[in-house]
Amino acid sequence: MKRANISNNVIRRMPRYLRKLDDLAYQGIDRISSGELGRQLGLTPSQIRQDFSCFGEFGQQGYGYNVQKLREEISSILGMKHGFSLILIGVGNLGHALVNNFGFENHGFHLEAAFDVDPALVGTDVGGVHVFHSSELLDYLSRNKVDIAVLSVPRRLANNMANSLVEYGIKAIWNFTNIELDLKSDDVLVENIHFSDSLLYLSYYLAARLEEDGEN
Amino acid sequence: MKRANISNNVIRRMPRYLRKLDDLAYQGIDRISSGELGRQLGLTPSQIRQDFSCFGEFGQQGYGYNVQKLREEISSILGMKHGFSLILIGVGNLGHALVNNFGFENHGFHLEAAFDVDPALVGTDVGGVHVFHSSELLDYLSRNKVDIAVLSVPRRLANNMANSLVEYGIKAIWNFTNIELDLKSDDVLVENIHFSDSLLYLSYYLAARLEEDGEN
DNA sequence: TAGATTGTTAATCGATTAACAATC
DNA sequence: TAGATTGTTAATCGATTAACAATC
Repeated sequence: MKRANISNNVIRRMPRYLRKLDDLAYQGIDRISSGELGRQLGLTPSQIRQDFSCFGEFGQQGYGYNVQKLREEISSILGMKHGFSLILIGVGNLGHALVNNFGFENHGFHLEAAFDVDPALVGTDVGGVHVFHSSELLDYLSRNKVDIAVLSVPRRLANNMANSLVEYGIKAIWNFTNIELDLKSDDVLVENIHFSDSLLYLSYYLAARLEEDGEN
Repeated sequence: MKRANISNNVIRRMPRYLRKLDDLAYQGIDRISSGELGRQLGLTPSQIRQDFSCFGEFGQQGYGYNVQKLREEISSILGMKHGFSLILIGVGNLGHALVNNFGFENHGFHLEAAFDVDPALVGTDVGGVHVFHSSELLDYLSRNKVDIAVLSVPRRLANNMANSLVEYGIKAIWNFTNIELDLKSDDVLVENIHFSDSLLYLSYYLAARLEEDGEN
């Protein structure tokens, strides 16, 4: 699969396409044109065709796209066929929410283990996932291949924990701690979920609307 | 404050500036140039000056920016001075995580109430926030001004709940349900936290790296 | 076949970067 | 004053949109 020089913007849209295609498949729809897809997603047909053409030719003139086939192409582009493995670091409320509600398996991932320091949690199973003591992290990682660490520890511990993970060989971190990780290594992928950035973005437009109304 | 024609990209960067400035203030740093800020954030000085100049003139030639002043300007731009009020819809693990760990007050927001249908939760306080039964929502909203509803109900309930909220007068939704809300009204602001989109974005680059390595 | 719709090339639009006069 | 750094205008770069030949 070709993956050269594809912009972030395109990659950010791919999961949205996937969700929409799942939805269409669920509705029993088996073909769709870029025009109709554009209408449903609020994008131009041009953009959609451009996006797909970064990765190959998935459609057919005069017909459009086969929903099931396109769904599989995109899921493959996004790496879902690799079945990446994850561990969860920090089993607080957010960790529990992720284990219980996110559905890693449904999204093509395998959550293999969890780590925490709380004696009430260590040794138990949470949503089918065993909770180890954080002190067993190094040992665990030396015996198991883990693709992604999900970081949901208290923020004051976040940066040290992240650097330990990197030291132990982790190459990708899904960061929920709402701080900017400062890592010693730079070949580690980090994807942040910054709740506050998201809420403030919403807040900006609320404020803008208020001030607009006030002025008129 | 001028807010005309400012691109999403700029707005998305503002909360990051704010976080960095908080950080700098915490470190006791009281002035910074666009050059240094750019180094620390991985942006060009030009971009930073362009971004700020969308909203006003916050710096001083030969000096740079006063951290505290800039921090306040940006927090005002993002609407934090309004002290927007929120209610939480759905007090599961994720809801608990938000109440207990997010720190709405620290970010300038007021979480006023929570709603759920679980009899074990209704009537209790969670992190200082009272949990009402969801059936009291309409009544509550008719008596209280609420700016934002935080939606963290199970996904099968999400769309109906969102439309009820809109019907009851809610104008902004912070959506954690990982589905695309299909709302009847179009003057409602929706900001999504799509966990799966974020994880798949990470997954893409992991896969890309694997395939690159495989080819060499 | 005629109509529909793709993939791709070219045109446009917008965002980022560079340059620099103004000035602290 | 000399050096630093802004705010802004102009230049560049990249992303989106439009157009259309190819073809199902």
